[in-house]
Amino acid sequence: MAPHPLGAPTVQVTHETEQPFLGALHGEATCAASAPPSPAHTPRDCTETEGGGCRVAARKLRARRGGRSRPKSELALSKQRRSRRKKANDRERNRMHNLNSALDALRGVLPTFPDDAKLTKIETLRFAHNYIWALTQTLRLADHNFYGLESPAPPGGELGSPDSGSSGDWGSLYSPVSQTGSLSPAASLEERPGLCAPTSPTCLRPGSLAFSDFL
DNA sequence: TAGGCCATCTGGTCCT
DNA sequence: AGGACCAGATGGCCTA
Repeated sequence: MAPHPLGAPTVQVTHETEQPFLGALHGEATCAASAPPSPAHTPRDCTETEGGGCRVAARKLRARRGGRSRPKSELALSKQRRSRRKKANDRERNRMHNLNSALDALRGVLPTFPDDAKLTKIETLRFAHNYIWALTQTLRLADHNFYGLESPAPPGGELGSPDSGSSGDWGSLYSPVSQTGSLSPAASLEERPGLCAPTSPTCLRPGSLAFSDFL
């Protein structure tokens, strides 16, 4: 990979792991029949310590582990586990490669200056978000001009900005730092000299229009 | 050397 | 049962 040319942006990725509780499926954590619980996944552990919850969980656990099927030798089991793991690793690697390919494709349509500057993953996502927002604003303004309407552009008005919190789920992409306003996604890009964010009024890419040109 | 970014491995969970 | 998805852990590489 291309290392970050100018140091890392001062943003942090926070994992919002607030997944809805999906029910006691395994019962590893609080039920007797258990494998060592993963330290990473406690939120999904079984909390139904009373009633039938654990019995159901234990039954499912038994089923998952082969149930009444013919017992295999330790060697065969070990071989099978290794084989499955290896296949899973291959799939996972492939999946990540696909993800990176998509990210590269996204980088390819984003205007950066210099052209060979490579955005990091998080920068690419934030940049794309801002870029789409800027293009949307451009289209709206163009429409207003075409029909002779006045551009309302109220302060903090209906349109909002990527940083205004009106961006729905995308808001979760922003680090707490940027959400507090001290570091917008655009600003994070501007911290890297030579890299331009499309929403930056001070950034003009050769051969393209700065966002400020549309305002 | 510390810190950031990344690729990979791994185990858990959900879905088909 | 097997695949997809997810998040934590780990180690390598690079830069300030």
